Amino acid sequence: MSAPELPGTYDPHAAATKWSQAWADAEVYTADPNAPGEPYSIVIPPPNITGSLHMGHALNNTLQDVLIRYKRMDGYNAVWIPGIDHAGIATQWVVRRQIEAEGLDFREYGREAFTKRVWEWKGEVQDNITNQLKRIGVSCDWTRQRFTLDPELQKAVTEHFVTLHERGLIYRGERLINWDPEDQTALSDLEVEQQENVQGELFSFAYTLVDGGDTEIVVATTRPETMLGDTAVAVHPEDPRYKHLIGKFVKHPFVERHIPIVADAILVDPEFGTGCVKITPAHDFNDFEVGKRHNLPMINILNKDGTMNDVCGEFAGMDRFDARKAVKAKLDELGFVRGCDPYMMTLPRSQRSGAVVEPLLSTQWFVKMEPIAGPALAAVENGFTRFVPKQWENTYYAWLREIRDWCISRQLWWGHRIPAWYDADGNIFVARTLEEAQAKAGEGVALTQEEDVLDTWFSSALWPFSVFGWPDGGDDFAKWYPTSVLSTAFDIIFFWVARMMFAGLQLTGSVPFKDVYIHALVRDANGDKMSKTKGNVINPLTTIDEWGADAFRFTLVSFAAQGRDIQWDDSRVDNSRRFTTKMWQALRFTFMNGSDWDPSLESEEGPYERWIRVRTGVAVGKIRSALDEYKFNEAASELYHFVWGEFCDWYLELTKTAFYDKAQTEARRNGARKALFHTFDAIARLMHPMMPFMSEEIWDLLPHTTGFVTTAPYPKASDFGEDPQALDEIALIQEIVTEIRRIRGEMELSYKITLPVLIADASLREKLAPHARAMTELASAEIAELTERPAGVATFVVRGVECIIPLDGVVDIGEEVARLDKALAKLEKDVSSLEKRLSNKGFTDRAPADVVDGFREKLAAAKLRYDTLAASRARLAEAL
RNA sequence: AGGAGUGUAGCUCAGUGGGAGAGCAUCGCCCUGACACGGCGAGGGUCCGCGGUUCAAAUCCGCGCACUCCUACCA
Repeated sequence: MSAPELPGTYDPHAAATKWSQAWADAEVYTADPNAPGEPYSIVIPPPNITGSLHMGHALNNTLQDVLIRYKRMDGYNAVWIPGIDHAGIATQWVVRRQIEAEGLDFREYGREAFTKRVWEWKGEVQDNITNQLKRIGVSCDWTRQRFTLDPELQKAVTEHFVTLHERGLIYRGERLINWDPEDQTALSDLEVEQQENVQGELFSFAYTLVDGGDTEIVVATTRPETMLGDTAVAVHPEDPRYKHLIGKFVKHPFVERHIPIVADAILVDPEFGTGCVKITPAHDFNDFEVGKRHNLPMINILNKDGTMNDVCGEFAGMDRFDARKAVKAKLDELGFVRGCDPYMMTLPRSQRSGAVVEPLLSTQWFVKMEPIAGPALAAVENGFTRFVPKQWENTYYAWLREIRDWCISRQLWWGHRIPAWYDADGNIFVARTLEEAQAKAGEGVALTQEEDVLDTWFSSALWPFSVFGWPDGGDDFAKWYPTSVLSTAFDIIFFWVARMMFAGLQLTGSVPFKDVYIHALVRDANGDKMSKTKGNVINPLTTIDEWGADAFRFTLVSFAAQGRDIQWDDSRVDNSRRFTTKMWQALRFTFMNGSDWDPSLESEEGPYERWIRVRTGVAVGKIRSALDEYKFNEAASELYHFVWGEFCDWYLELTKTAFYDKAQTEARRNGARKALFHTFDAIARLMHPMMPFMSEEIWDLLPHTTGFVTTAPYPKASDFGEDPQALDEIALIQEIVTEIRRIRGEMELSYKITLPVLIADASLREKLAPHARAMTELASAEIAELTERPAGVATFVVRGVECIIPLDGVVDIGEEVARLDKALAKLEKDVSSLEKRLSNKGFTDRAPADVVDGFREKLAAAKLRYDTLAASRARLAEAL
């Protein structure tokens, strides 16, 4: 072959463009359910169509890509389904803000025009997200891309709803729900976030008894306006202060209403405040329960937009926060105020709009959770689905064990319309289609469809099977469901993972995935969570532009240790880039010395070649087992240390003994060339899941490879054989070279001076004899027989044998004595600690024999080394 | 209130029972024919604290301290 002119550095951007296109053209990631191989499937956690991808997405998708590329190369029939989520409430909020920014009124804009506009927005965002994913280098099967509002997926959602309804697991009812007055929709419990440590106030006022003269009962609240909906005052049944008042009534100061004093031991803590609690059943979750226990009227005081409604008399029409002030003023005016204290509280806010959420009595659709939570719990308990890292199981369990019914209806315009129809009398017909509903209602009955849409997660829950064609089935579904692993962030274990489990078990009878890998949170360089409001978000594309996709991915993979957050650090990316540069330089070296190589040339495999071959096999084994256990960082670390620490630092240097020694045969040189190319072959495959573009570029350049590395088999440790003798032989070279280098470093001896290394021991000299050239290349040293001991020498010990370097006139003998003293002090400590350990009878009796033997050997070696160096030091000291 | 995680070199982090590791930073020497985005060496740590189990603890157990986070409650 002709020598390729390798540029001085690797160009990650050119490679990314080139290979993305080549892979797309060759359709290498288009899966075929009928192709051979065990199934391996991943569904992407569909990003919301609310904007662009952040670092968490980049991490998650890189890790999924590592897995899918690894398995694809390893012979599995692998598919990775990409797609996006319509993200009902989040998207509606984003697009609504756009409309309002144009000075338009959202409600007047209208549902139809709005929906049309969101579809346009969806197109834009989808392109953006797809582009970002491609820049990261993901190997999704784009022909199978899905969107949660695709017709097939709508069908799945309808089937989900109808099936659960038929099983009595979905019902419609009036309950207290979380209401977002800004978005004017119901929310599930999970969509409400608690804002902690809000400085509020605890406001106290008095209710006077109807027939008690001026007897009063003092209650306190953080939401004074809710007193307009009070229908009771509760006290503890055993509280001596109020026991006699139970059953009596107090007078509402503003509205013509008499309010009973009830006894409730569950709610009331007599120690807290006055021991009296105002009860607003329609606007407080605890009060709602009290109301049910005591049959209290439930008075709704709020309009949907958060203003006070008609029952509030003079306060009607006011916003709730204005009404709060007005109610306080009025109570003050009437002389009922009994105090106002600062109070730290938590405030429930809508996850999306940020509005303060109000508990509101409302008719909504619910999923009955208790019957479906059980199987989902059992599936993990019994190991059908496994969490990695395992501790996340607890999070999953804890939530499921205290599950409450799930409010799934949303008063939004963007989402899956609920498949329920009403006739004029309000009868409900749940059906897959209008026709089916009509058939149920009877011919000629006028039906109107439910206006509400479903909670987005009600559809996302189907993702692992709806993307494969459920409920219609088909080859994809048969081949790839259930999926192999779901990779996601811990914060959506409840929202999504648990709900996919419910849905999978209910609808397909199977868990949706075998493993759930929970990845880390990416924080900024200061350890803070990245967020738009803080402005510390790092755009993955900016990072890729700066460092290249391969280095970016390698960094994420290196960071991905289980059970720990990632604190972003640019220096780590820089290090990854240096790693790619290092590999590139090694490749250049290979071509400089091996461009004429041809696989058919006769070649001889020497000990260095055998060594790197076996070491490659060891690295392969470690990287494979790391990937198998989702220990991504270990896989990256092994690759790094093998490539840099063994291949570049040692093997490359050793090949110089073939290339730069004119006495060597061509067969020997070809052996080195072959080993270089074949090691690069293995490296390209090993690194491919982590660094797809660079590995493909390397693969393409290698003279003996064909096709794409992305479809080449992943290396197996067994392909590289074993050779303990070569390992030992090279280990000896490494030991002696390191010793010589240390002395050179400490004595500041230039490499331009060849150092004689004198050894009396014939056996060691014999072992080193074949490696004379290696001594020159690696240590600039020459081994010779020690016949006469010079006066000034530096001494070191290899395998218990004394080696000396004559330093007469080069270095001050005092310096060497000092150096030896330091070494001896260290050895002395070693020896005494080892002796102490071995003299402990408990240790020698109880520890495993191989461990004890290991320490005995260490002690013997340390002693020998000590004695040898001590003798040498003594001789030197005499010469001083 | 309950639960989880974290605490190891100046910094960012590996390391789940057998003499403490990597990268960056620091300090020497070296632009040696792949690479100065590099090479060769060096220094640097009561592994948060205290107890316990064990022949042996960074690692297992208990208590405590500090920082994160999750869930629940909050008249």
